[in-house]
Amino acid sequence: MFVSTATNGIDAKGRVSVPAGFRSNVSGGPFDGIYVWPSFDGPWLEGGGQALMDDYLDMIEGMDPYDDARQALEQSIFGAARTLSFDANGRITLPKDLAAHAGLDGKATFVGLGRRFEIWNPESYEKRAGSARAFAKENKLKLRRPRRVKEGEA
Amino acid sequence: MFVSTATNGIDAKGRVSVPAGFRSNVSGGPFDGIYVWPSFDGPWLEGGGQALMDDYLDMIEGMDPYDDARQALEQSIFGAARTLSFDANGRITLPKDLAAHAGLDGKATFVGLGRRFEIWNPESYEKRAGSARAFAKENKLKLRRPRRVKEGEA
DNA sequence: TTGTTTCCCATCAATTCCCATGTTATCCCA
DNA sequence: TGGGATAACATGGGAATTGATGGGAAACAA
Repeated sequence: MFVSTATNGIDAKGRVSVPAGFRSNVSGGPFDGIYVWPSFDGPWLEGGGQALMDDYLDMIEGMDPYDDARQALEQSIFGAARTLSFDANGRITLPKDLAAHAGLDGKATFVGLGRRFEIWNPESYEKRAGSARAFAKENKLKLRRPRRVKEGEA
Repeated sequence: MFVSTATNGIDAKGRVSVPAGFRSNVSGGPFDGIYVWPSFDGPWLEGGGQALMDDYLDMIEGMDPYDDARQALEQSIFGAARTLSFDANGRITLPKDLAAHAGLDGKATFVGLGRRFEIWNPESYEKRAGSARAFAKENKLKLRRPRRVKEGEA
């Protein structure tokens, strides 16, 4: 799973190293790289590996073909996503439009969120992370253990 | 399960031995190590094995995707967590920012709490352990055996 | 050509790996 | 049950590897 946060530099060619932990998380897939698309919630990027895209595909295929939400998801995720493959040193080249959407300039912060990750402008992320911590503290009780029924545990 | 308390030294490289009982508790997972992140309740660290993180992932994925609390919890747990793998002698290397959050300097106290554990500055832990015992004494009547979830009842 | 993208190689720091050692707990046997 | 042997655990330091980054050359497109 994608965990932890790391900030790496974007060089003059638009290249940025993907954190090693993220890379190992997607290794073994059909291509050596990640999927990235602009968040439709705000100025940052969303990303994941093949497994995440497969899951989204399953979700979407389970929806009604003419569901508005389905078409929005199809267009916003599959339509907007790019496949960014790693170079020999584990870097991707960020397309300019993606960098512009997230306001990336010189540095990029990768934030692991379990099954997916986000890419932020470091300053923007700092602001958000600070308030997120306080908010998480107030809302930690919303974390409810799913009632998982184990085999034989009747 | 993580039980008992142990204090180990942190060397100049930031390495600290994880208590043997904790290590055996996470052995057999997909990677040989633990997840550690700063508590958002105070100056100590929280940790656990792969099973704990899987549970958190289930809990969080069970929340509404646009719940603000979900996003805050995602960032504060997965975004802040590190995967710390054991070296050949069962040690982890504590990143500086984590050590700073918990005020760790030279020694670290591992406190087993069942499914997860905490890492404390030894002096801070001593202070808290005293008040925790008093609190437990006052609240011992709250300890109730949980009802087991039966097959099909979930 | 001209600009862009991809590939390859070099560098430096940080991290991990490996080996050595002290110390404590456990085991075995007389 | 005492005592020695053995194994497990914690710790320290040096060497080797990995990770992030920068720049140039080659391939490609306009």
